[in-house]
Parts: sequence; structure tokens; C-alpha cells
Amino acid sequence: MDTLIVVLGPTGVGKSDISIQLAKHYHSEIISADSRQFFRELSIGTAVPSSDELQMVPHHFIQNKSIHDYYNVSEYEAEALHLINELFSKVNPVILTGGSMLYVDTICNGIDDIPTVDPEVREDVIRWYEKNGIDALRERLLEVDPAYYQIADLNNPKRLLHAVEIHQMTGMPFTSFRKKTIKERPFRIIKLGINQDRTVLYDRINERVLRMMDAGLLEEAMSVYPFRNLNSLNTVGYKELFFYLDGNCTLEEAVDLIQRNSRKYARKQLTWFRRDQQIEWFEPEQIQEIISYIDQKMSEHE
RNA sequence: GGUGCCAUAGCUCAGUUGGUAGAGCAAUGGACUGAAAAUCCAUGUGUCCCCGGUUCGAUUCCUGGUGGCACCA
Repeated sequence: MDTLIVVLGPTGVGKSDISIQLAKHYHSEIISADSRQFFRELSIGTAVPSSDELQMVPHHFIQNKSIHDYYNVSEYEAEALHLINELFSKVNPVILTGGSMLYVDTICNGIDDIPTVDPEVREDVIRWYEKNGIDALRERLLEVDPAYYQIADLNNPKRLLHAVEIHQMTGMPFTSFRKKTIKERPFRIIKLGINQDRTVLYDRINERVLRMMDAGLLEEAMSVYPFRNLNSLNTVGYKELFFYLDGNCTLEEAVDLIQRNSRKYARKQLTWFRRDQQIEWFEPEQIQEIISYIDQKMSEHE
């Protein structure tokens, strides 16, 4: 039976390492589910695997896009699923690894078919919101999609904006597209969570940020500084350095902030993963246990 | 050695005209369907440095101690 092994866990825990070991062991290939490693202009701050590592095992969805490209989870779902099926013709299992919760979830459970919003519509709705404020946005949502108004996070402008822009573009309420149906996949999914003691993880994250700075993160940030308003650059490790380059804080403060925001990101990832009962958790050094777990799972109802 | 100031949450500090205390940051929990490393929500009990005194009651006032800082020798 075709099997997708999903390696997930907080940033900095060592997912790449484990994925590479697994890929070597199973003669497999790695698909990244990391929403910032897609961008070829970013490498130090997104901790993409080293060129040595990339040569050891074939990787996919690493630096295959530009920061200037529009990209979203749905496109990723289509492209990644296509590739997964292609890979199954030559390797099994296939390994999916990455910390972007929504992206991982989309591969495992699918995402509803919601129209992509035209850039003009998006611009228009954002301008309207900036002019009229969040109260008006709520009222507008209540008018065009009362069902969503009931369940939406009314403090979160992004949620409200999306529902409104979908309506403006299609004339249909957002909830008529948002079914939250779970798509059945034609392959088995084994979810491996990698985690470790929080203080050890935080130390690792803090050190990794310092190593990124030594490796030239500031120079990398400067090279994309002209485009700092792009969504793809609203990213930990870059936004803080832009803040420094704008003259709003010292470099030391910016590095501090990167460390703190990385820790917060790790915590947020753990919050998301915690509720997923299908995940089997391991420590980073338990590679042997992980392999036996996979073998055991793969031998079940062949 | 003398004098003065300070000691309160993990950190920086506020405050209680005497009725056992609260901000920022850190930390923690949660939400999440095309911007997701994004965005949004929630959570503050701590020997108020120690011993003693005054008081119905002391973290607050007083004596002494300990530690830190500053100035004078």
C-alpha cells in the first residue's frame, strides 16, 4: 500500500535531519511542506537544507518559487498531490516534512474548493476596510454572509476580509464554499511528531538564530529589503531585520526579537499539532524507534 | 570605615496616606480552509530581602541585620 510518512514538529527540532535519515533508509524522496522554504531568494533565514543534504536525497518544493509569485495552499495541494502520486510509481514510502501546519493539513485532509480572489478585488476590499474600519467590515459581513458572521472570529480582520472579498467576487457567501469536507486520500498516512524538552528546544532555536546571523542573514535580508512589503517577506527572521534597517531598533534588539518570535512560532506549531490524535510522538534521537514504528504500521493490513 | 539611596512576579519597575499588590516584557494555553513563519483571542499568589518592635492589623512606619548602588574618607 502506498504510504506517505509525514514528519512534523516545531521549528528547530531537527525534522530535516530525521527526514533525510528516513529517506536514505527507505531510498525515498522528500517533499517539503514549509511555506517559506518555497522561495528561492530566501535560504539562510528559512533554514533550507544545505547543498550537501540536498544532494544526499532528492528534495521537492524547496526554493521552487519566487518571493514575487502569488502562491497559496490550494495550489500547493494540487501540485504536491500530483507529485506524490508520481513518486509512488517508483518509491514507497514517500516522505513529507515541514512545519507549516495548514500546508501539512491540506495534504492530509484536503481543502475546500474556494475561488481564488483576483488581486484587484483584494486590493479594493482592503482599501474599503482601511477607509471604513473593522465595525463596518463586520456589518458588511453580517449582511452578505450571516452564517459565517455567527462563527467567525470577529476580531480577526483577515478572516472577515476573506469572506467579504469572496462575496464581492462571486456574489455568493463564503460559507457556500467552505464545507470543511475531509478528502479521502488514496494512500496511507503515518504522522510522526518530533518534539523535545521545551527548554532544550528554545536553546536550540536561540543558537540557530545566532548561527544564521553568522552565516549572513543580515546580508540576505538586505538583498530583499526593497521588496519588504511582499507577503512572502512577512516572515520571522526578515521582518525584524527590516525593522532594524528602517532604523527602528538596534541590531542586537532585532536578533533578540527573531529569537523570541521563533520561539513563539514553535509554541504555536505545538498548539496546532497537539489536537491531532493521529500523531505518534518521538524525541529527535529516537530514529531507530521511528523506523520500527513505521515498519510496524506499514505491515498492517497490506 | 562614614553617609545616603535601593531591595515587590523569571526580568525591568509601579504601588499600597497601614487593611497582604499590578503594568510592560518574558512565559503559558487556545483558535485557525487560498496572506498561515500570517492573523486573532485568553491567562498575573508573588515568603512584597531577613529578625524584632509599634499596631486590632505591617509589604507599607520604626530599630537592627544582610545584599546592591552612589558619594565621602
